[in-house]
Amino acid sequence: MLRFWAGVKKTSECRNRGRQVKKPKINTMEELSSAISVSRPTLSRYFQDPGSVRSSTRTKIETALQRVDYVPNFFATRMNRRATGLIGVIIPYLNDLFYTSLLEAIELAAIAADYTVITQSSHGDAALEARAVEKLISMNADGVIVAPLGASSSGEVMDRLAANLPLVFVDSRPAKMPERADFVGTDNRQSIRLIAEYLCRTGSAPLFLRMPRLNSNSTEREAAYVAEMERLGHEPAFVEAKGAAESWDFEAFAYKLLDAHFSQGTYTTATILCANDRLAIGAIRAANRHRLFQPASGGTAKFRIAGHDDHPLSRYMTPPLTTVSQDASAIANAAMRLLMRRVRPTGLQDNAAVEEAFEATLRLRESA
Amino acid sequence: MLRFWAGVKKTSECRNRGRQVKKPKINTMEELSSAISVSRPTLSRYFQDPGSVRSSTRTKIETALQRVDYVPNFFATRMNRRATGLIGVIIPYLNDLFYTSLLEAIELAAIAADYTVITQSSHGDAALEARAVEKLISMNADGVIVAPLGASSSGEVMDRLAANLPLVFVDSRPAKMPERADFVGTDNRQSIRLIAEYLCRTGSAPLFLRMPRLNSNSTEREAAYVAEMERLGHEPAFVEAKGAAESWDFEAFAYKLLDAHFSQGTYTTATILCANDRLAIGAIRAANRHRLFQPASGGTAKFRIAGHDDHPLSRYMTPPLTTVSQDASAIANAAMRLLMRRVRPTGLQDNAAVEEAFEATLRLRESA
DNA sequence: CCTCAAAGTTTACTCGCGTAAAAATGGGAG
DNA sequence: CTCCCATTTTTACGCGAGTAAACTTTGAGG
Repeated sequence: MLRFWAGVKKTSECRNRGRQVKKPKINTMEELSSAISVSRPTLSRYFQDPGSVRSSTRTKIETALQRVDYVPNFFATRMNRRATGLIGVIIPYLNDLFYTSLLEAIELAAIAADYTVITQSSHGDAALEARAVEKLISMNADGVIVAPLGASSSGEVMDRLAANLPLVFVDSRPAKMPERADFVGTDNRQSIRLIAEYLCRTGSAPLFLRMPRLNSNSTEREAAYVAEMERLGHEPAFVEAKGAAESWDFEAFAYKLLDAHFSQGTYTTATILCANDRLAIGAIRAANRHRLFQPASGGTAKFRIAGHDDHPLSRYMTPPLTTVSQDASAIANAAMRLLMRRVRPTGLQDNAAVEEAFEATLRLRESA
Repeated sequence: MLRFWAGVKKTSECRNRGRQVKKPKINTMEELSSAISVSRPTLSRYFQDPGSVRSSTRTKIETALQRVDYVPNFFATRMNRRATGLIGVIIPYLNDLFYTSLLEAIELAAIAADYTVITQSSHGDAALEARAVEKLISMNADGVIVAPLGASSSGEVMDRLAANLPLVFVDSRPAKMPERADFVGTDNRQSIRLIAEYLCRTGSAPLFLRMPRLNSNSTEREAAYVAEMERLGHEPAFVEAKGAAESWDFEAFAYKLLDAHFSQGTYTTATILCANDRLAIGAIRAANRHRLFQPASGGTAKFRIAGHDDHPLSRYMTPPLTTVSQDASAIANAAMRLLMRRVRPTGLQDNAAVEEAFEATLRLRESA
């Protein structure tokens, strides 16, 4: 599959592939060495740390580099080092601004720490997630940050990953938490309590709209909702969702479900707490289609919706979504910090698994 | 920076890092070879194509692989091959569902073609974009797909990239198009004509809300708007945007700008065509804040908004956004196809640069 | 049981660079 | 103008595989 040009010799000329380059192309450090008369070991040291060579030779090298086209081969340089300088990141789904926010924060932290991030998306498929794991193991990454698919993730796959590389889970826990793997996410108990308590205090007790996939956030938030309702002396209640198709298209899931309910006149004056903002976005659309946010006649509307996450577009909904904000940046930084801890072990090897949960903050807007 | 554990020898034991693994860890193909008594060259061929060895030895290898923990080293395998099997992708910004849609389509196409995708985000910063280019060159990727930042991209950087690797631009053109680089995107002339003609036919002629960054889409769509207005005999007009902060936070840009205008009573009964859907999302929020979509008294509302791209969340806006849909999947597949063409050159070397523009389709919803 | 071709094994070299050790160089302090 | 230490150069080997060539084994057909 990867074998093209079967009979072509791999000469320097061939590598240029006939392109016109202004600067002469140099392919190896050996060639560079003889071209600018600096020994290869010295060049090697220069590229790893320009400060490790005398300033006179440094300028000698650098002026030469401006006249030729040379970049050290990424693979060859990493192969022989103790650390590859790679951080693998696996996220379940690309078209989700919460995950991309997390990913962006991780990338910025990695860039600051001089690491290269290798991002792999599971595309909502456990097989692709397993494939991504294999790839990162084969690349011998220094560490891996995984936002797991959840229930559909294979426990064996994550065990294998944890056995081979330092591993930190973010956002949600895998079906079975491997030993020696850390976790950092949001304190769902606290975040749900925050929003549920607010909703109960300012209006009718909320119904809960669950997430399709039963990952750890789904079950944790549901449990937190039940606990908080009972604490406040209300009966927990869930939006009926029998036979609903479960996919990563959360907005469509919530929209279809609630549109059907509203068409039958159910939940039209309810308060609905959605397990995440993407659900809430679909729910808001359904509610607006049935004009539920518009007060019947002069009075204030009774219908309310709240979310969870503070998705980047939540504030642009109509009405703007009241929600609780996850601190994606804090989660990302904590994940990087925990990874660093395992990558370069301190004297006292405290390899015990760590769990960090960040508190969410209330974002009061107009939807509730 | 990458040198930890300075004095630790790199033994097999060390690599396991003291983790408990059920299966014995095997680090090299050499070890595997002697462990299961199959020669290393045969193993090498097996891992590149399991079908290339006799079925009896294949099962022999595969049963052995289930008893040990071994994965071929990614870097070592690629180093000596003619092709690395890597496709680099650079996108300007992660928190944008249009780009993630594109990225997802590219990844799925790459997976189908058995390539590994290396994704790099520019994070809206030309320096980071240049850094990403260097990284992909150093990894000797088989090809690169770039959605450029636009005006702030350095021409030299892209020239360097095009000189070193097969290159296809998607979505928008760089400030200066390098030779021998292909382009695939949407036919802005056609897409803008489609939506503008529709708007003129069904109501007042649209004002145009430009994108902050002046990448090629910005200028092309603006020009297309002007051309279409003139063709239809209308005066082109733009939403005033003096002194507006230019960033990748399109929704905030549009929201602030239009909220200010609406507060002054301008544009309150206009038709606004936004250069992309993210702008439209911010614009809709501003319009709703001023209740512009609600008819004054019994009559139908005159205010209208339209977008461009068919962002995944456009249909969930209130009102749902009327827009034109870019075919992200078609663009991604075309980009992969053009790349393949250069990766494995056909007999007749038609290296001429290609430009492909896909037509957009109208998505009529309720906002216009 | 023999024959031939397909498949596997041996052996050896390559890729591009990290790295260690010994020898050579070079520049500043005295 | 020496002496010495910091750098650099030489030399050589290793990383984990790809790959080529020559030789040996295997297995189906006659």
